Amino acid sequence: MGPWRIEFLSGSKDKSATRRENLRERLLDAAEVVIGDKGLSALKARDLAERAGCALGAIYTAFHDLDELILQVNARTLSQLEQALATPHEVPKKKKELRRLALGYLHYARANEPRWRALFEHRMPPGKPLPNWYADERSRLFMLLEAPLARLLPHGDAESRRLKARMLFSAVHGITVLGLEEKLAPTPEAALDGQLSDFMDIFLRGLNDGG
Amino acid sequence: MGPWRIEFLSGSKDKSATRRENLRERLLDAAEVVIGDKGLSALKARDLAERAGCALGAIYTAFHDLDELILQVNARTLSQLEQALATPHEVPKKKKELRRLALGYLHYARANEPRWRALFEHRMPPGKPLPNWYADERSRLFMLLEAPLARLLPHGDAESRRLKARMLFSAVHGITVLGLEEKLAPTPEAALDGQLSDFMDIFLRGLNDGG
DNA sequence: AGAACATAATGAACTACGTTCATTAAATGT
DNA sequence: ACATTTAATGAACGTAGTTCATTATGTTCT
Repeated sequence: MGPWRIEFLSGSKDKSATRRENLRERLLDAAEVVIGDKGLSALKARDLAERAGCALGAIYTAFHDLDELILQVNARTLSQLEQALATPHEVPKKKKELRRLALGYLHYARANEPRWRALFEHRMPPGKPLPNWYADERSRLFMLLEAPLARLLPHGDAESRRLKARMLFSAVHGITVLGLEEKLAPTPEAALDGQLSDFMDIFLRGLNDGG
Repeated sequence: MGPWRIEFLSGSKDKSATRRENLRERLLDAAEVVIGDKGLSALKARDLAERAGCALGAIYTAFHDLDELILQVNARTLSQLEQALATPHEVPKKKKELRRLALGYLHYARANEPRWRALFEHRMPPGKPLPNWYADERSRLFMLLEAPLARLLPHGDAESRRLKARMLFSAVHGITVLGLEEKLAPTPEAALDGQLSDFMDIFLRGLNDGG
Protein backbone atom coordinates (compact mmCIF):
# COMPACT_ATOMS: atom_id res chain seq x y z
CA MET A 1 0.00 0.00 0.00
CA GLY A 2 3.01 2.23 0.13
CA PRO A 3 3.81 2.97 -3.48
CA TRP A 4 0.80 4.95 -4.65
CA ARG A 5 0.87 7.01 -1.48
CA ILE A 6 4.47 8.00 -2.02
CA GLU A 7 3.70 8.76 -5.65
CA PHE A 8 0.70 10.82 -4.67
CA LEU A 9 2.55 12.85 -2.07
CA SER A 10 5.66 13.40 -4.07
CA GLY A 11 4.06 13.49 -7.50
CA SER A 12 6.97 11.52 -8.79
CA LYS A 13 5.49 8.90 -11.08
CA ASP A 14 2.14 10.59 -11.18
CA LYS A 15 2.42 12.53 -14.40
CA SER A 16 3.75 9.66 -16.43
CA ALA A 17 1.04 7.40 -15.07
CA THR A 18 -1.74 9.80 -16.00
CA ARG A 19 -0.14 10.47 -19.38
CA ARG A 20 -0.17 6.77 -20.04
CA GLU A 21 -3.79 6.66 -18.89
CA ASN A 22 -4.56 9.54 -21.22
CA LEU A 23 -3.03 7.71 -24.13
CA ARG A 24 -5.02 4.61 -23.30
CA GLU A 25 -8.21 6.61 -23.33
CA ARG A 26 -7.39 8.33 -26.59
CA LEU A 27 -6.65 4.98 -28.18
CA LEU A 28 -9.79 3.40 -26.79
CA ASP A 29 -11.90 6.33 -27.95
CA ALA A 30 -10.43 6.17 -31.42
CA ALA A 31 -10.85 2.41 -31.60
CA GLU A 32 -14.43 2.74 -30.41
CA VAL A 33 -15.16 5.12 -33.26
CA VAL A 34 -13.62 2.89 -35.90
CA ILE A 35 -15.23 -0.30 -34.64
CA GLY A 36 -18.58 1.42 -34.20
CA ASP A 37 -18.39 2.86 -37.68
CA LYS A 38 -16.74 0.23 -39.87
CA GLY A 39 -16.47 -2.81 -37.67
CA LEU A 40 -13.67 -4.79 -36.12
CA SER A 41 -12.01 -5.60 -39.43
CA ALA A 42 -11.42 -1.91 -40.13
CA LEU A 43 -9.27 -1.47 -37.05
CA LYS A 44 -5.68 -0.94 -38.21
CA ALA A 45 -2.73 -0.13 -35.96
CA ARG A 46 -1.40 2.70 -38.16
CA ASP A 47 -4.78 4.31 -38.61
CA LEU A 48 -5.42 4.05 -34.91
CA ALA A 49 -2.13 5.75 -34.04
CA GLU A 50 -2.92 8.60 -36.42
CA ARG A 51 -6.39 9.08 -34.96
CA ALA A 52 -5.09 9.03 -31.41
CA GLY A 53 -2.29 11.42 -32.34
CA CYS A 54 0.55 9.16 -31.30
CA ALA A 55 3.25 7.12 -32.92
CA LEU A 56 2.66 3.60 -34.10
CA GLY A 57 4.87 2.14 -31.40
CA ALA A 58 3.11 4.09 -28.67
CA ILE A 59 0.13 1.76 -28.94
CA TYR A 60 2.32 -0.94 -27.48
CA THR A 61 3.32 1.17 -24.50
CA ALA A 62 -0.37 1.49 -23.58
CA PHE A 63 -1.55 -2.03 -24.43
CA HIS A 64 0.25 -5.31 -24.78
CA ASP A 65 -1.27 -5.81 -28.22
CA LEU A 66 -4.35 -4.97 -30.24
CA ASP A 67 -6.26 -7.88 -28.75
CA GLU A 68 -6.05 -6.31 -25.34
CA LEU A 69 -7.28 -3.02 -26.74
CA ILE A 70 -10.15 -4.72 -28.53
CA LEU A 71 -11.22 -6.50 -25.35
CA GLN A 72 -11.33 -3.13 -23.59
CA VAL A 73 -13.54 -1.71 -26.32
CA ASN A 74 -15.75 -4.78 -26.06
CA ALA A 75 -15.97 -4.23 -22.33
CA ARG A 76 -17.23 -0.73 -23.01
CA THR A 77 -19.78 -2.17 -25.41
CA LEU A 78 -20.93 -4.64 -22.78
CA SER A 79 -21.58 -1.92 -20.23
CA GLN A 80 -23.34 0.21 -22.83
CA LEU A 81 -25.51 -2.79 -23.60
CA GLU A 82 -26.15 -3.39 -19.93
CA GLN A 83 -27.21 0.20 -19.49
CA ALA A 84 -29.49 0.00 -22.51
CA LEU A 85 -31.17 -3.04 -20.96
CA ALA A 86 -31.22 -1.81 -17.39
CA THR A 87 -34.45 -2.61 -15.63
CA PRO A 88 -36.04 0.61 -14.37
CA HIS A 89 -37.31 -0.55 -10.95
CA GLU A 90 -39.27 -3.51 -9.84
CA VAL A 91 -41.57 -4.53 -12.63
CA PRO A 92 -45.06 -5.94 -12.02
CA LYS A 93 -45.68 -7.70 -15.35
CA LYS A 94 -42.85 -10.15 -15.42
CA LYS A 95 -43.46 -11.59 -18.85
CA LYS A 96 -43.59 -8.13 -20.30
CA GLU A 97 -40.29 -7.41 -18.66
CA LEU A 98 -38.64 -10.41 -20.27
CA ARG A 99 -40.03 -9.42 -23.65
CA ARG A 100 -38.70 -5.93 -23.11
CA LEU A 101 -35.23 -7.34 -22.43
CA ALA A 102 -35.28 -9.53 -25.53
CA LEU A 103 -36.45 -6.71 -27.78
CA GLY A 104 -33.99 -4.39 -26.10
CA TYR A 105 -31.20 -6.75 -27.02
CA LEU A 106 -32.32 -6.87 -30.63
CA HIS A 107 -32.69 -3.11 -30.79
CA TYR A 108 -29.28 -2.46 -29.32
CA ALA A 109 -27.74 -4.93 -31.76
CA ARG A 110 -29.51 -3.31 -34.70
CA ALA A 111 -28.66 0.23 -33.67
CA ASN A 112 -25.01 -0.59 -32.94
CA GLU A 113 -24.43 -3.45 -35.27
CA PRO A 114 -20.67 -3.26 -35.95
CA ARG A 115 -19.90 -2.68 -32.28
CA TRP A 116 -22.20 -5.46 -31.18
CA ARG A 117 -20.81 -7.84 -33.83
CA ALA A 118 -17.29 -7.17 -32.52
CA LEU A 119 -18.33 -8.87 -29.28
CA PHE A 120 -18.68 -12.16 -31.11
CA GLU A 121 -16.36 -11.80 -34.09
CA HIS A 122 -13.21 -11.24 -32.11
CA ARG A 123 -11.09 -14.34 -31.49
CA MET A 124 -8.03 -14.63 -29.35
CA PRO A 125 -4.93 -15.94 -31.13
CA PRO A 126 -4.56 -19.69 -30.61
CA GLY A 127 -3.12 -20.53 -27.22
CA LYS A 128 -4.13 -17.28 -25.54
CA PRO A 129 -7.30 -17.76 -23.52
CA LEU A 130 -9.72 -14.95 -22.74
CA PRO A 131 -8.65 -13.09 -19.61
CA ASN A 132 -10.84 -13.80 -16.64
CA TRP A 133 -11.96 -10.21 -16.15
CA TYR A 134 -13.43 -10.29 -19.63
CA ALA A 135 -15.22 -13.60 -19.15
CA ASP A 136 -16.70 -12.11 -15.99
CA GLU A 137 -17.90 -9.04 -17.87
CA ARG A 138 -19.62 -11.22 -20.41
CA SER A 139 -21.32 -13.38 -17.85
CA ARG A 140 -22.98 -10.26 -16.48
CA LEU A 141 -25.10 -10.28 -19.62
CA PHE A 142 -26.57 -13.61 -18.63
CA MET A 143 -27.14 -12.47 -15.09
CA LEU A 144 -29.19 -9.63 -16.47
CA LEU A 145 -31.81 -12.10 -17.63
CA GLU A 146 -31.42 -14.36 -14.65
CA ALA A 147 -33.10 -12.00 -12.20
CA PRO A 148 -36.36 -11.49 -14.08
CA LEU A 149 -36.48 -15.17 -14.96
CA ALA A 150 -35.95 -16.14 -11.37
CA ARG A 151 -38.96 -14.04 -10.38
CA LEU A 152 -40.97 -15.73 -13.08
CA LEU A 153 -39.97 -19.22 -11.99
CA PRO A 154 -40.31 -19.55 -8.24
CA HIS A 155 -40.15 -23.31 -8.66
CA GLY A 156 -36.89 -25.02 -9.40
CA ASP A 157 -33.51 -24.53 -7.85
CA ALA A 158 -31.19 -21.63 -8.53
CA GLU A 159 -29.03 -23.69 -10.85
CA SER A 160 -31.87 -24.71 -13.12
CA ARG A 161 -33.03 -21.09 -13.25
CA ARG A 162 -29.52 -20.04 -14.22
CA LEU A 163 -29.48 -22.58 -17.01
CA LYS A 164 -32.90 -21.51 -18.25
CA ALA A 165 -31.78 -17.90 -18.28
CA ARG A 166 -28.76 -18.85 -20.29
CA MET A 167 -30.86 -20.90 -22.65
CA LEU A 168 -33.26 -18.03 -23.19
CA PHE A 169 -30.49 -15.56 -23.81
CA SER A 170 -28.82 -17.92 -26.26
CA ALA A 171 -32.02 -18.38 -28.21
CA VAL A 172 -32.68 -14.64 -28.35
CA HIS A 173 -29.09 -14.11 -29.43
CA GLY A 174 -29.44 -16.67 -32.20
CA ILE A 175 -32.61 -15.09 -33.52
CA THR A 176 -30.88 -11.71 -33.44
CA VAL A 177 -27.69 -12.89 -35.12
CA LEU A 178 -29.37 -14.67 -38.00
CA GLY A 179 -32.12 -12.08 -38.26
CA LEU A 180 -29.64 -9.26 -38.80
CA GLU A 181 -27.30 -11.32 -40.96
CA GLU A 182 -28.93 -11.05 -44.33
CA LYS A 183 -28.53 -7.61 -45.74
CA LEU A 184 -29.99 -8.74 -49.00
CA ALA A 185 -33.59 -9.86 -48.84
CA PRO A 186 -33.63 -7.90 -45.60
CA THR A 187 -36.18 -8.79 -43.00
CA PRO A 188 -38.03 -5.52 -42.32
CA GLU A 189 -37.31 -4.26 -38.84
CA ALA A 190 -40.88 -4.53 -37.64
CA ALA A 191 -41.15 -8.09 -38.95
CA LEU A 192 -38.08 -9.19 -37.02
CA ASP A 193 -39.33 -7.45 -33.91
CA GLY A 194 -42.59 -9.31 -34.35
CA GLN A 195 -40.85 -12.62 -34.75
CA LEU A 196 -38.80 -12.17 -31.62
CA SER A 197 -41.90 -11.10 -29.74
CA ASP A 198 -43.73 -14.19 -31.00
CA PHE A 199 -40.81 -16.30 -29.91
CA MET A 200 -40.99 -14.91 -26.40
CA ASP A 201 -44.71 -15.68 -26.29
CA ILE A 202 -44.10 -19.24 -27.41
CA PHE A 203 -41.21 -19.82 -25.04
CA LEU A 204 -42.89 -18.31 -22.01
CA ARG A 205 -46.09 -20.20 -22.69
CA GLY A 206 -44.08 -23.40 -22.93
CA LEU A 207 -42.31 -22.62 -19.67
CA ASN A 208 -45.46 -21.99 -17.69
CA ASP A 209 -47.45 -24.94 -18.89
CA GLY A 210 -44.63 -27.31 -18.20
CA GLY A 211 -44.27 -26.37 -14.56
CA MET B 1 -24.54 -25.55 -77.23
CA GLY B 2 -21.71 -25.85 -79.69
CA PRO B 3 -18.54 -25.31 -77.70
CA TRP B 4 -18.48 -28.25 -75.34
CA ARG B 5 -19.43 -30.57 -78.19
CA ILE B 6 -16.55 -29.43 -80.30
CA GLU B 7 -14.24 -29.70 -77.32
CA PHE B 8 -15.54 -33.16 -76.53
CA LEU B 9 -15.12 -34.44 -80.05
CA SER B 10 -11.77 -32.87 -80.64
CA GLY B 11 -10.48 -33.13 -77.10
CA SER B 12 -8.92 -29.71 -77.58
CA LYS B 13 -9.60 -27.89 -74.33
CA ASP B 14 -10.56 -31.01 -72.51
CA LYS B 15 -7.30 -31.88 -70.81
CA SER B 16 -6.55 -28.42 -69.59
CA ALA B 17 -10.09 -28.11 -68.26
CA THR B 18 -9.85 -31.35 -66.29
CA ARG B 19 -6.39 -30.43 -65.09
CA ARG B 20 -7.78 -27.19 -63.74
CA GLU B 21 -10.61 -29.13 -62.16
CA ASN B 22 -8.10 -31.48 -60.60
CA LEU B 23 -6.19 -28.60 -59.11
CA ARG B 24 -9.39 -27.12 -57.72
CA GLU B 25 -10.20 -30.40 -56.04
CA ARG B 26 -6.74 -30.80 -54.59
CA LEU B 27 -6.89 -27.30 -53.21
CA LEU B 28 -10.37 -27.80 -51.80
CA ASP B 29 -9.36 -31.10 -50.22
CA ALA B 30 -6.30 -29.53 -48.62
CA ALA B 31 -8.28 -26.52 -47.41
CA GLU B 32 -10.93 -28.83 -46.00
CA VAL B 33 -8.29 -30.64 -43.98
CA VAL B 34 -6.77 -27.45 -42.59
CA ILE B 35 -10.10 -25.82 -41.76
CA GLY B 36 -11.43 -29.03 -40.25
CA ASP B 37 -8.32 -29.45 -38.17
CA LYS B 38 -7.23 -25.98 -37.10
CA GLY B 39 -10.02 -23.70 -38.22
CA LEU B 40 -10.43 -20.96 -40.75
CA SER B 41 -7.72 -18.77 -39.26
CA ALA B 42 -5.10 -21.45 -39.92
CA LEU B 43 -5.70 -21.37 -43.67
CA LYS B 44 -2.63 -19.80 -45.30
CA ALA B 45 -2.04 -19.49 -49.04
CA ARG B 46 1.55 -20.74 -48.95
CA ASP B 47 0.73 -23.71 -46.73
CA LEU B 48 -2.22 -24.55 -48.94
CA ALA B 49 -0.08 -24.52 -52.07
CA GLU B 50 2.43 -26.83 -50.46
CA ARG B 51 -0.26 -29.26 -49.33
CA ALA B 52 -1.89 -29.29 -52.75
CA GLY B 53 1.48 -29.72 -54.44
CA CYS B 54 1.27 -26.62 -56.56
CA ALA B 55 2.89 -23.21 -56.73
CA LEU B 56 1.61 -20.29 -54.74
CA GLY B 57 0.35 -18.50 -57.83
CA ALA B 58 -1.49 -21.59 -59.06
CA ILE B 59 -4.14 -21.04 -56.40
CA TYR B 60 -5.21 -17.97 -58.32
CA THR B 61 -5.57 -19.86 -61.57
CA ALA B 62 -8.10 -22.13 -59.89
CA PHE B 63 -9.93 -19.58 -57.74
CA HIS B 64 -10.28 -15.85 -57.96
CA ASP B 65 -9.13 -15.50 -54.37
CA LEU B 66 -9.13 -17.35 -51.06
CA ASP B 67 -12.63 -16.14 -50.26
CA GLU B 68 -14.00 -18.05 -53.22
CA LEU B 69 -12.14 -21.15 -52.10
CA ILE B 70 -13.43 -20.79 -48.55
CA LEU B 71 -17.00 -20.48 -49.76
CA GLN B 72 -16.58 -23.71 -51.68
CA VAL B 73 -15.31 -25.47 -48.57
CA ASN B 74 -18.24 -24.05 -46.65
CA ALA B 75 -20.57 -25.36 -49.33
CA ARG B 76 -19.11 -28.82 -48.77
CA THR B 77 -19.67 -28.40 -45.05
CA LEU B 78 -23.27 -27.42 -45.66
CA SER B 79 -23.99 -30.56 -47.67
CA GLN B 80 -22.20 -32.70 -45.10
CA LEU B 81 -24.41 -31.12 -42.47
CA GLU B 82 -27.48 -31.69 -44.57
CA GLN B 83 -26.57 -35.34 -44.97
CA ALA B 84 -25.97 -35.68 -41.25
CA LEU B 85 -29.45 -34.30 -40.61
CA ALA B 86 -31.22 -36.11 -43.42
CA THR B 87 -34.60 -37.44 -42.38
CA PRO B 88 -34.74 -41.19 -42.97
CA HIS B 89 -38.27 -41.55 -44.36
CA GLU B 90 -41.60 -40.30 -43.23
CA VAL B 91 -41.57 -40.00 -39.49
CA PRO B 92 -44.60 -40.70 -37.33
CA LYS B 93 -43.62 -38.84 -34.17
CA LYS B 94 -43.22 -35.34 -35.44
CA LYS B 95 -42.02 -33.72 -32.25
CA LYS B 96 -39.42 -36.40 -31.83
CA GLU B 97 -38.29 -35.69 -35.35
CA LEU B 98 -37.79 -32.01 -34.63
CA ARG B 99 -35.85 -32.81 -31.49
CA ARG B 100 -33.72 -35.21 -33.49
CA LEU B 101 -32.92 -32.42 -35.95
CA ALA B 102 -32.00 -29.97 -33.22
CA LEU B 103 -29.77 -32.44 -31.43
CA GLY B 104 -28.33 -33.51 -34.75
CA TYR B 105 -27.32 -29.94 -35.42
CA LEU B 106 -25.64 -29.66 -32.03
CA HIS B 107 -23.87 -32.97 -32.48
CA TYR B 108 -22.60 -32.10 -35.92
CA ALA B 109 -21.34 -28.77 -34.63
CA ARG B 110 -19.59 -30.39 -31.70
CA ALA B 111 -18.05 -33.17 -33.75
CA ASN B 112 -16.88 -30.82 -36.50
CA GLU B 113 -16.43 -27.62 -34.60
CA PRO B 114 -13.76 -25.79 -36.61
CA ARG B 115 -15.46 -26.62 -39.90
CA TRP B 116 -18.85 -25.66 -38.59
CA ARG B 117 -17.52 -22.42 -37.08
CA ALA B 118 -16.05 -21.49 -40.46
CA LEU B 119 -19.61 -21.25 -41.76
CA PHE B 120 -20.23 -18.27 -39.50
CA GLU B 121 -16.78 -16.82 -38.95
CA HIS B 122 -16.01 -16.11 -42.54
CA ARG B 123 -16.76 -12.56 -43.73
CA MET B 124 -16.61 -11.22 -47.24
CA PRO B 125 -14.33 -8.21 -47.70
CA PRO B 126 -16.30 -4.97 -47.56
CA GLY B 127 -18.11 -4.22 -50.78
CA LYS B 128 -18.20 -7.83 -51.99
CA PRO B 129 -21.57 -9.40 -51.24
CA LEU B 130 -22.06 -13.13 -50.82
CA PRO B 131 -22.61 -14.81 -54.18
CA ASN B 132 -26.17 -15.91 -54.75
CA TRP B 133 -25.34 -19.58 -55.16
CA TYR B 134 -23.91 -19.55 -51.64
CA ALA B 135 -26.87 -17.76 -50.10
CA ASP B 136 -29.06 -20.40 -51.75
CA GLU B 137 -26.98 -23.21 -50.27
CA ARG B 138 -27.36 -21.72 -46.84
CA SER B 139 -31.09 -21.29 -47.10
CA ARG B 140 -31.38 -25.02 -47.69
CA LEU B 141 -30.50 -25.45 -44.02
CA PHE B 142 -33.64 -23.59 -43.06
CA MET B 143 -35.75 -25.56 -45.49
CA LEU B 144 -34.55 -28.70 -43.77
CA LEU B 145 -36.49 -27.72 -40.68
CA GLU B 146 -39.37 -26.27 -42.61
CA ALA B 147 -40.76 -29.59 -43.81
CA PRO B 148 -41.10 -31.27 -40.39
CA LEU B 149 -42.39 -28.05 -38.91
CA ALA B 150 -44.97 -27.73 -41.66
CA ARG B 151 -46.28 -31.20 -40.82
CA LEU B 152 -46.45 -30.22 -37.19
CA LEU B 153 -48.35 -27.02 -37.91
CA PRO B 154 -51.19 -27.70 -40.33
CA HIS B 155 -52.69 -24.37 -39.32
CA GLY B 156 -51.22 -21.16 -40.57
CA ASP B 157 -50.10 -20.19 -44.01
CA ALA B 158 -46.90 -21.33 -45.66
CA GLU B 159 -45.18 -18.03 -44.98
CA SER B 160 -45.81 -18.10 -41.25
CA ARG B 161 -44.58 -21.69 -41.15
CA ARG B 162 -41.45 -20.63 -42.99
CA LEU B 163 -40.84 -17.89 -40.45
CA LYS B 164 -41.42 -20.25 -37.52
CA ALA B 165 -38.95 -22.71 -39.00
CA ARG B 166 -36.40 -19.97 -39.34
CA MET B 167 -37.05 -18.80 -35.80
CA LEU B 168 -36.63 -22.29 -34.44
CA PHE B 169 -33.43 -22.85 -36.35
CA SER B 170 -32.06 -19.52 -35.18
CA ALA B 171 -32.81 -20.34 -31.56
CA VAL B 172 -31.22 -23.77 -31.82
CA HIS B 173 -28.22 -22.21 -33.51
CA GLY B 174 -27.89 -19.64 -30.73
CA ILE B 175 -28.01 -22.28 -28.02
CA THR B 176 -25.41 -24.29 -29.93
CA VAL B 177 -23.09 -21.33 -30.55
CA LEU B 178 -23.02 -20.08 -27.00
CA GLY B 179 -23.12 -23.57 -25.54
CA LEU B 180 -19.97 -24.61 -27.39
CA GLU B 181 -18.24 -21.26 -26.92
CA GLU B 182 -16.80 -21.60 -23.47
CA LYS B 183 -13.93 -24.01 -23.42
CA LEU B 184 -13.20 -23.10 -19.85
CA ALA B 185 -15.90 -23.96 -17.38
CA PRO B 186 -17.07 -26.33 -20.11
CA THR B 187 -20.65 -27.41 -20.15
CA PRO B 188 -20.53 -31.20 -20.13
CA GLU B 189 -21.78 -32.65 -23.37
CA ALA B 190 -24.71 -34.44 -21.84
CA ALA B 191 -25.76 -31.30 -19.98
CA LEU B 192 -25.85 -29.24 -23.14
CA ASP B 193 -27.74 -31.98 -24.95
CA GLY B 194 -30.22 -31.97 -22.09
CA GLN B 195 -30.61 -28.23 -22.24
CA LEU B 196 -31.29 -28.24 -25.94
CA SER B 197 -33.74 -31.07 -25.49
CA ASP B 198 -35.46 -29.12 -22.74
CA PHE B 199 -35.59 -26.12 -25.00
CA MET B 200 -37.33 -28.10 -27.71
CA ASP B 201 -39.88 -29.34 -25.17
CA ILE B 202 -40.56 -25.82 -24.03
CA PHE B 203 -40.78 -24.39 -27.50
CA LEU B 204 -42.99 -27.13 -28.92
CA ARG B 205 -45.29 -26.99 -25.91
CA GLY B 206 -45.59 -23.26 -26.40
CA LEU B 207 -46.33 -23.72 -30.08
CA ASN B 208 -49.11 -26.24 -29.56
CA ASP B 209 -50.90 -24.49 -26.77
CA GLY B 210 -50.94 -21.24 -28.65
CA GLY B 211 -52.53 -22.65 -31.79
C1' DA C 1 8.00 -34.01 -86.80
C1' DG C 2 8.80 -29.54 -85.97
C1' DA C 3 7.88 -24.64 -85.99
C1' DA C 4 4.46 -21.23 -84.37
C1' DC C 5 1.23 -20.23 -81.30
C1' DA C 6 -1.66 -20.42 -77.03
C1' DT C 7 -2.25 -21.60 -72.41
C1' DA C 8 -0.89 -22.61 -67.80
C1' DA C 9 2.46 -22.77 -63.88
C1' DT C 10 5.89 -20.44 -61.38
C1' DG C 11 7.81 -17.81 -57.49
C1' DA C 12 10.01 -13.29 -56.77
C1' DA C 13 8.16 -9.02 -55.72
C1' DC C 14 4.48 -5.87 -54.04
C1' DT C 15 1.25 -4.24 -50.69
C1' DA C 16 -0.65 -4.29 -46.21
C1' DC C 17 -0.64 -5.69 -41.75
C1' DG C 18 0.90 -6.35 -36.46
C1' DT C 19 4.74 -6.08 -33.74
C1' DT C 20 9.61 -5.03 -32.12
C1' DC C 21 13.59 -2.45 -30.80
C1' DA C 22 17.67 0.54 -31.29
C1' DT C 23 17.55 5.32 -31.16
C1' DT C 24 15.98 9.80 -29.68
C1' DA C 25 13.54 12.83 -26.65
C1' DA C 26 11.52 13.96 -22.28
C1' DA C 27 10.88 13.79 -17.53
C1' DT C 28 12.71 13.15 -13.05
C1' DG C 29 16.07 13.16 -9.15
C1' DT C 30 20.24 15.09 -6.98
C1' DA D 1 22.94 22.12 -14.29
C1' DC D 2 23.83 17.48 -14.83
C1' DA D 3 22.90 12.47 -14.55
C1' DT D 4 19.69 9.05 -14.77
C1' DT D 5 15.57 6.90 -15.48
C1' DT D 6 11.54 6.62 -18.39
C1' DA D 7 8.75 7.14 -22.46
C1' DA D 8 8.01 8.05 -27.54
C1' DT D 9 9.44 7.21 -32.04
C1' DG D 10 9.26 5.13 -36.66
C1' DA D 11 12.32 2.28 -39.52
C1' DA D 12 12.67 -2.44 -39.97
C1' DC D 13 11.00 -7.29 -39.46
C1' DG D 14 7.94 -11.27 -40.11
C1' DT D 15 3.95 -12.91 -42.10
C1' DA D 16 0.00 -12.41 -44.71
C1' DG D 17 -2.70 -12.27 -49.71
C1' DT D 18 -2.18 -11.18 -54.29
C1' DT D 19 0.03 -9.98 -58.92
C1' DC D 20 2.69 -10.48 -63.01
C1' DA D 21 6.81 -10.90 -65.98
C1' DT D 22 9.00 -15.06 -67.01
C1' DT D 23 9.29 -19.95 -67.90
C1' DA D 24 7.34 -24.29 -69.12
C1' DT D 25 3.95 -26.94 -71.19
C1' DG D 26 0.48 -28.09 -74.33
C1' DT D 27 -1.97 -27.43 -78.98
C1' DT D 28 -2.36 -26.49 -83.89
C1' DC D 29 -0.86 -26.19 -88.44
C1' DT D 30 2.10 -27.40 -92.34
